[in-house]
Amino acid sequence: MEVITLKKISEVLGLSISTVSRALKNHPDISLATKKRVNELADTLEYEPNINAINLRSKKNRVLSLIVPSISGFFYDSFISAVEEESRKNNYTLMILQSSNDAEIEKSSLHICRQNRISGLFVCLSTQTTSMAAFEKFKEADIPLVFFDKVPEGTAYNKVCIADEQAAKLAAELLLSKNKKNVLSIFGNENLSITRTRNKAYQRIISLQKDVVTHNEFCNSTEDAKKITRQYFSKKQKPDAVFCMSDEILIGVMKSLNELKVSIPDDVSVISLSDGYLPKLYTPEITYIETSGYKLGKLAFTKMMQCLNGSAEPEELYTTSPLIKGGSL
Amino acid sequence: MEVITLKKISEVLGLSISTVSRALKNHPDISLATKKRVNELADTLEYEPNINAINLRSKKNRVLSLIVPSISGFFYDSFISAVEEESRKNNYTLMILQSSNDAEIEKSSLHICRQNRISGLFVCLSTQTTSMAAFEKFKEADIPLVFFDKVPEGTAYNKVCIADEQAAKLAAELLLSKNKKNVLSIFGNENLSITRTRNKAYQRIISLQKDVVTHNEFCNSTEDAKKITRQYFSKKQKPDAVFCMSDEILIGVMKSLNELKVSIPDDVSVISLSDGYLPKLYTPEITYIETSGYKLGKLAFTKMMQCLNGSAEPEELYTTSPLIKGGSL
DNA sequence: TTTAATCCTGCAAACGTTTGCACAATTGTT
DNA sequence: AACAATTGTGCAAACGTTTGCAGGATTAAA
Repeated sequence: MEVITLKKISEVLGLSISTVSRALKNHPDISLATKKRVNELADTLEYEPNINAINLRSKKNRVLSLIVPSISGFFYDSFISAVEEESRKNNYTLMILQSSNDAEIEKSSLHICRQNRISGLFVCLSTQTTSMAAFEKFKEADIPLVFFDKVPEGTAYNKVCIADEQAAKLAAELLLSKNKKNVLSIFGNENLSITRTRNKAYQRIISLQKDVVTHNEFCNSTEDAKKITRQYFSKKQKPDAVFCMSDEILIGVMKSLNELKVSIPDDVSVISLSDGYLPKLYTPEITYIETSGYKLGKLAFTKMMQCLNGSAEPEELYTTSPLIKGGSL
Repeated sequence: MEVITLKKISEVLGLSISTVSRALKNHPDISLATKKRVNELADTLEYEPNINAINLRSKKNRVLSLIVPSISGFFYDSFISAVEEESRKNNYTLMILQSSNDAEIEKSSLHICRQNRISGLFVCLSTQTTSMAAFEKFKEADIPLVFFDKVPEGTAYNKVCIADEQAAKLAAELLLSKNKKNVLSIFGNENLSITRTRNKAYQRIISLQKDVVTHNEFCNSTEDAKKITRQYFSKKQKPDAVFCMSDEILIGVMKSLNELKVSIPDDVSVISLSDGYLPKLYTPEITYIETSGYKLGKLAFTKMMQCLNGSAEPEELYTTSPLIKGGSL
């Protein structure tokens, strides 16, 4: 199939390339009659401007990139879904790259981004990332960076985050208001800032009530969470509530509780922070504080657009996390 | 930050642009000494070739596109994950577009693909797609098309599919071998070819055993599946096994069974076709026939590469679906 | 010393757009 | 009738590569 270019159209019509170009862009210099002729021919020939030529000429590239540990998973896929939607609506192409939580792959993905001369970049840091040097290059080149979920420390970057503090606080308040006295609280990897933030906010509230016993545990996997839960529920003095910092932990907790035939909410209450998909699978549905990837994606995109249209100072933005009532509390 | 081009390097070194270009490509015409000088400068200056210029010159574009109803969900996200991995390894950029099961959006996504002059396209048809006309254009332009999951009828296209027949057959055989006599079998939307295939293969096997009662049901949502299950398990004569065609259905079935406190596997056996994530959440874990999106993604990519390297006739490929034993049967 | 072969390097065109500038043709003003 | 203003169009350069071809410099063969 022959490719249609401005040149081809100009030859057919006996016009110059520049006239055709201007006619298609509705330039005031061109007469109405000519515009009409050009547009009609372009339509029937199904002319599509060559995006590479345009990019080369304009030194721009309507491509955004998104680097994420993994596409699959409850949180990231909905985040990506939101960003894709917005990118498409705003006429940007989205390039998604997985880092597999590997600092090397992350680095080479950044290289791919530079090669592609992208216009903006969304990043969820890999758990192995230690240096921000590679990201500095983008800042120097004035390519907007928006970090999400796993974000760097400090105030040098744009970040959009789940309102970890607010969400954890809300969960703690809820547990207190329900008069729970012996709470097992399971958090993720202690080194992640997200864990620290959630843990700190949660502790501050829950420790207000002096007569509440809380057992703080940290873990690295669903399997860990499962083991911890089994341990606590094999004891004489069983917890009357379990708090889960994430979906990953919730799965492990539920596994153990079901295996031990602990009844929810009769024997124990369960509350989790979650994207929302998982809690609805259980019976009764788990009460959770929503940490929506989709919402966060929309927020991230808004920030990106601000940056692209002449940005302001780096800032840290938060989504809000509402309580979604299930039957587990 | 100044952008480095061949021209810049050539000026610094007092060489011509073409010599620099050839030196970087290790062209035999260029002397070793010159190559060394050029490469060293290019390294220190962190030269990156302008991909738009290359694409324009070569009239090629190492971009693959993937159109899918939704990024999130157990099946698609793992498919995409596999395709992204392979694309990256093979130096292709992947552009992902969501159709939201809307024929109009699908069409405009195809338009975006044409605009971007992509090299190849993976498609999972939207449920609303009626005409294949827009796809024909790609065939005419010699742009490889690989359909997956929801594929068009006929033999005109490349398709990679879950081995629906084999998987459904395997499930049926398993139920028979376990001596189940009263089986509730829930399938998805009756109009989808995937449903018809699975249903047909399943029926053929299960009907071999004359004394087995099977209740065939079709449904459109998790909610439907839940209702159907509730209905059957409110009867006197309860099924001794439930077969679920998909994750979506499994969720509904499990909801009802749990609510009715039907015990698995004591009161009833459950078997599903699944991507594998969901079955492991339940206690006991659900026995399933694996329909892996990840595997399918790898297969799709392999086919795409074949097409890109001078293709053969369109063909239909299948993954295999192994049985993964849980405790539900 | 001439001629041929070998080795390097550079010129220039091409890919498809966009856009500043020039200019021809038309119209309007004295 | 001469000149200015307006209108519509085209020329040519630029974006950053790649590559066929030509040609200069060096070395080897006659």
